[in-house]
Amino acid sequence: MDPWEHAFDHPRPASFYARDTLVVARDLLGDRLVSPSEGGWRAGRIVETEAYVTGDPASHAYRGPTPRNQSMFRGPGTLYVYRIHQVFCANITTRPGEAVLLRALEPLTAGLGDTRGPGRLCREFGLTRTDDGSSVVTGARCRVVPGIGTREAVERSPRVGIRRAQRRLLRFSLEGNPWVSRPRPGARPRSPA
DNA sequence: TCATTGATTTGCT
DNA sequence: GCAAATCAATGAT
Repeated sequence: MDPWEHAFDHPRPASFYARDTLVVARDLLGDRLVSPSEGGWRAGRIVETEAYVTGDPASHAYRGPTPRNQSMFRGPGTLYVYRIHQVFCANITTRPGEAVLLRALEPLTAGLGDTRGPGRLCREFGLTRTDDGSSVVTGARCRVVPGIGTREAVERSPRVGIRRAQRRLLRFSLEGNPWVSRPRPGARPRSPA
């Protein structure tokens, strides 16, 4: 049996997502996003996430349910896909009104393009508005399966690109992983000599 | 109905 | 380093 097919059939259960959002964001690191496609399986290792929680001014759900964010109020493991500028971003709903943004993957299958950054990640996995509301537990588009464990340390930092609540450390990434979308804020660019 | 804004990416300076 | 691209959700009028 194809190992990716086997993985796809053994996803994280809904109970995995029905926990504290910060814990889910952290625990998703090292897990794998797996998706069937015409050209074969697409899979990547999750290396960077962000948490969006209740009472968080940077969250799309801050002002309560709207037509756009309704997926954040559905069950745990629901995909919330929205458009920003000209790209899409994908989140996984945890508790009602809270979600984890998938920011970067380390490619695990051949043929995958650049998956550093939420927009590129969605592009490479073909995630668009039509995938909003689907499930990463039982859905056919993509699922999250457990990783094999991580040696890398988990690093917390401010979230990227937001205007409000910039001081909260709700971004989680695998320290030193080259597929993380941006270096830690405050880190010096390496000087040549 | 109108104006503003953004959980991004890209390209140019 | 900075601004443009580009569009729909959102809030104000």
